[in-house]
Amino acid sequence: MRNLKYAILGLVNREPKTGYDIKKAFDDRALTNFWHAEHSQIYPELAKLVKEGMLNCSTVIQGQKMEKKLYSITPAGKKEFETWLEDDVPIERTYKDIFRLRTFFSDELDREKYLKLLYSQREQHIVRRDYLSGILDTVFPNIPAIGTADLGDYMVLDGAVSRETDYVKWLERCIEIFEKQ
Amino acid sequence: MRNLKYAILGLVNREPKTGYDIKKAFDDRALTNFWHAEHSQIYPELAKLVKEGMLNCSTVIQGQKMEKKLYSITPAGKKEFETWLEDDVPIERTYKDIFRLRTFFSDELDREKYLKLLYSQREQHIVRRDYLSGILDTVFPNIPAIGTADLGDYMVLDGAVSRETDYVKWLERCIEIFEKQ
DNA sequence: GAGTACATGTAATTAGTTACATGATTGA
DNA sequence: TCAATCATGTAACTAATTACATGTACTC
Repeated sequence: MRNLKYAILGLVNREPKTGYDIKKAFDDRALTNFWHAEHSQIYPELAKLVKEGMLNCSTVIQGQKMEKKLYSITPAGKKEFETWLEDDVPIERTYKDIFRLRTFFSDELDREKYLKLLYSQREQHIVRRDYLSGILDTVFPNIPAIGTADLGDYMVLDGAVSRETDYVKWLERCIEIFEKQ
Repeated sequence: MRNLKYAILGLVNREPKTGYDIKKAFDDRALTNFWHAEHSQIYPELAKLVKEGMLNCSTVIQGQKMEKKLYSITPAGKKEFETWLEDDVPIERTYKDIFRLRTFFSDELDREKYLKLLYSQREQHIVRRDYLSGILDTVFPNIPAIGTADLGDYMVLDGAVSRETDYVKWLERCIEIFEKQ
């Protein structure tokens, strides 16, 4: 499916970037919630995309002698990216989640031990929800205009806050079941 | 992290199973929403778990001569599984989602084309939500008792319905933004 | 007899993580 | 001068998917 390919093409399409820039983008608040890659996966993919004619690479000198490679998108790369972007694909069968896997088997665990896990997970998702929600409120007090990159940013952040909020509610329903008895 | 290992140990711990049974379990309504593996991943993992002393394997004859391998958990396997089960791990940084990735880059797409995608995704998530919700209502009219495997089943199904419901709501907020202008 | 489900494997490839490895720049 | 950040790569391994490959059992 080459999803990393398209994530990279999309980022470089916004503006030319180095591998390091791309890594930073994947670590960033909005994007890291639904996509991520390590630099060890990014650098080889960049080389591959140059070889495939999707990206151009130019070397820039930073300071005295540090070379950095700035990648920009080619017309072929842009076309490839846009074709991917409008592709209507089936939703994914599985959204893997290790805590849900534990929950599925939770009958094998003492009530107290499982409750401890539930509270810990809840706390962590609350922290993330509040963190993301804070960004949403401060960075985007208003909904950005259609056609801006900010709107994409806004929508995925809104989705992430919503997802975390729902996750916390689900955990609280689980907690309620175990606290009641 | 060997998550597949623990998913298999958990399933076999419930009762002895063949590789085929495990594959079916991964395809089933509740489990497939948050975990999945193909048989090409399952069979080698089963062999590995036998070698590691986590599972026992016995050959059973079905019909005239068809051999099937029935796996059961060893005491060591049970201990390993239970240790994993009570492990309090950090929540995952990234829940990968290709549609959210497309949304992040949606400024590069015509309003009509992106709206088409939004409606398609919405329809698909509604179908899944209603499917899962139907199972929840018919199979679990009441919340199962604590300590039963049914309760784990119920909780993850409830979580899946909730997740799909939230996803639909998020898509509808995105649609509203694009329909308004 | 035909089709579907049961049953088990391997091969080849792609995707992703962790570890190894190196060096320059910037700001306190 | 020290630490954090910038910057780029490879190696080894683990995880996952798709394709190849084969044969039996059951039900209509």
